[in-house]
Amino acid sequence: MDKVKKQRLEKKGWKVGRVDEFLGLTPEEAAYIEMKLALADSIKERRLRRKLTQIDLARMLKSSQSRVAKIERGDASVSIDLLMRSLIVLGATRRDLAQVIGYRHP
Amino acid sequence: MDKVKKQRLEKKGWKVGRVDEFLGLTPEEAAYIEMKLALADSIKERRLRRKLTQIDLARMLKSSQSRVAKIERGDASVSIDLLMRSLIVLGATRRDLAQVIGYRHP
DNA sequence: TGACAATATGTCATTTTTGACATATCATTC
DNA sequence: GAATGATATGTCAAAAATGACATATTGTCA
Repeated sequence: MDKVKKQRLEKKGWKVGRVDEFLGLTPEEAAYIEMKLALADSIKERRLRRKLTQIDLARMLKSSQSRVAKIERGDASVSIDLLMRSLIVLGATRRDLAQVIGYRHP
Repeated sequence: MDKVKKQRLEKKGWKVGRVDEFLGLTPEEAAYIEMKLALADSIKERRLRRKLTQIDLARMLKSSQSRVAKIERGDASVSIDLLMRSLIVLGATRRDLAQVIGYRHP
């Protein structure tokens, strides 16, 4: 992983430590983070496709606009639980979830 | 869903309310719970296949035996995050996770 | 430009999840 | 049936996630 990607992650709150530690990211950690980012992207995609605002989605989730913003940016303070529930309220089926998780997004 | 299944869920800490409420479980709620149970089953399956004890897995997760027990029983106090991380440390790839999530388990 | 809608960021009190521990139950082997 | 190893249950303090709020930034359209 390059420096740019590292900074992107740090910006989002991921504690990736110093560079050497970062390079030491285990495949497990990487898989976990990448999965969350894939889920986040999918949520934004679905919301936009349905022409909903973040406030709309927040209402559907009984959450807040600010949290939806964090959800879609893949902020480290957002759990997979919330990401999954977000996709589900946006109409994603288990099959859809599997699609997002299983394959690297473009 | 039948009464037996309801009791199974309540036993695990799911607040499913009274029967009428329970029958009112939305497809979203059902999908969410079933997904967690599918993940839980898969974790146990993988652990046993590798002939690990719950204590072994707990060490791999930097967690405790009791939490692993709860993980595998699909206890409501266990997050999807922890279920996912468990599968990942057991060697599951994103593709494996997708498999588990996407299809109803036997 | 300015007004506006949408999205992003930062903070924080409350709620939920967590690891740890003690203890209980179950299964196997002697 | 005692001893042992594995798994289950209950509790709790600490940590993490959450919703809410204020405020900032970014469009975008007149």
